[in-house]
Amino acid sequence: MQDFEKILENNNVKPTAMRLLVLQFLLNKKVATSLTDVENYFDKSDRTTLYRTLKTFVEKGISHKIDDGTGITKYALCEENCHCEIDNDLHLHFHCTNCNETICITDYKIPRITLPTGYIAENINLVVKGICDKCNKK
Amino acid sequence: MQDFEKILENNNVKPTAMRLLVLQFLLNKKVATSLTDVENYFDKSDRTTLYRTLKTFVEKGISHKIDDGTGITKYALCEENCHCEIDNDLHLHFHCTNCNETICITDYKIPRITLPTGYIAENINLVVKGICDKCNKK
DNA sequence: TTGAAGTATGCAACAGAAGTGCATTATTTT
DNA sequence: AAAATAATGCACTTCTGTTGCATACTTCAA
Ligand SMILES: [Mn+2]
Ligand SMILES: [Mn+2]
Ligand SMILES: [Zn+2]
Ligand SMILES: [Zn+2]
Repeated sequence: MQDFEKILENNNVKPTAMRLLVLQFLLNKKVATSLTDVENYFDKSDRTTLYRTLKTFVEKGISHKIDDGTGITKYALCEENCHCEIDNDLHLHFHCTNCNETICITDYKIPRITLPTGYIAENINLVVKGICDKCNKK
Repeated sequence: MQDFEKILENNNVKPTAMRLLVLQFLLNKKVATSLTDVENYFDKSDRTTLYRTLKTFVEKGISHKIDDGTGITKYALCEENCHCEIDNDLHLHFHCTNCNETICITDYKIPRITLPTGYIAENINLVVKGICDKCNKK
């Protein structure tokens, strides 16, 4: 059994052909991926299936959903041992306004946020927009 | 001349009837407001006009655009002396998953963000999701 | 004062993404 | 093999954001 087949089974997702392909695609990609990205890559397959595949991945903790402020939802595989928990797993996302790519900056965790009394934080989304290192070099 | 008429003129926006009404509406609201919110309030007026009014307000620095992760763009008036600058003016936004409202937490600025070498930050969007103080009390 | 230019508004239409319903197909279980 | 369960594919809808264009309103110079 392949590595990525295990990933699915460990997360209680049945490893269908399409799911394996999508997982592999996400694994190879270094940047966050939109439904349209996936759709364009697998032009034979149906948008709804891909949509539901990504949705399942998020629900089962295989990947996380990213709102980078472009209005287009992105997806990226979770790190090893990620539970998308507010104190340990949340990382910031960088969106490059030049190459239009969105990257998980997993090495830099989100700093501790202070809130006014009475507010309870359940989730934090931090997106930095600017120029990425690749575009910066050019 | 009214206060809000001055706000418009100070920002080089001609104070038309509709713009004054929208500005007043935003001033009275304590929470971030979507185009649809405005549209529902002024049900006589046209969606496009309101859309362009809000757009103009953002372009001229009267209000700022908020992406709270709901997929619906929100708007809120800028504070006095705000220039939406990355180091001074950016504040975090809180989205309550209970009452569904988004609030500017202007008293708590966004902490300093560290990025990997080569990345240039131009803008930062920080949204905390959870339970707001009002909903917490109930 | 009048006409031209510039600006704002209103209506219609479009684009793109997200999401739903339902029939069909595939897989698993009995 | 039949029944139950789950995944897929197609069509369609909803919603937000956006643009094009014709009309109305302002401004300003001749
Ligand atoms: Mn990420
Ligand atoms: Mn704000
Ligand atoms: Zn880039
Ligand atoms: Zn609330």
